[in-house]
Amino acid sequence: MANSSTDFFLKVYDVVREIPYGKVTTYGAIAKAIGEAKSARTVGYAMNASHQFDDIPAHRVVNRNGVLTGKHHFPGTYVMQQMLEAEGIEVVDDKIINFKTHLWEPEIRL
DNA sequence: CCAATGACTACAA
DNA sequence: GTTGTAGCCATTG
Repeated sequence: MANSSTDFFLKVYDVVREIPYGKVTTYGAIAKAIGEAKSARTVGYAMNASHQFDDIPAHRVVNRNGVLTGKHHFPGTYVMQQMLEAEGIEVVDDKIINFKTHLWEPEIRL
């Protein structure tokens, strides 16, 4: 409870849950939104643990290049891509087309 | 406690 | 635009 590490995870999940349908965001944006801009890497780690939750759209989180770097952590090979395509996002070569157009930036939380 | 790992990012060449 | 290096921080061994 309220351990500093757990708190970080909860903050990440809180932001990821707010990603609107058909939109995506980056690890850095999430880290920045929770006031841990330098912990972008740890955000990805939190995503790895998000598999135990069913309300964390981790497929909407990509790196700053719009590349599905985390697709290897999904059960299937193209699961993440199919999920994005199901939301109207074009994905080619593990990369989001018009990434900037689908990009959604979370609000800064203090 | 120390070393290694990783779903990242920024900067230099 | 691509490639390499460094910084960052929570988790694991």
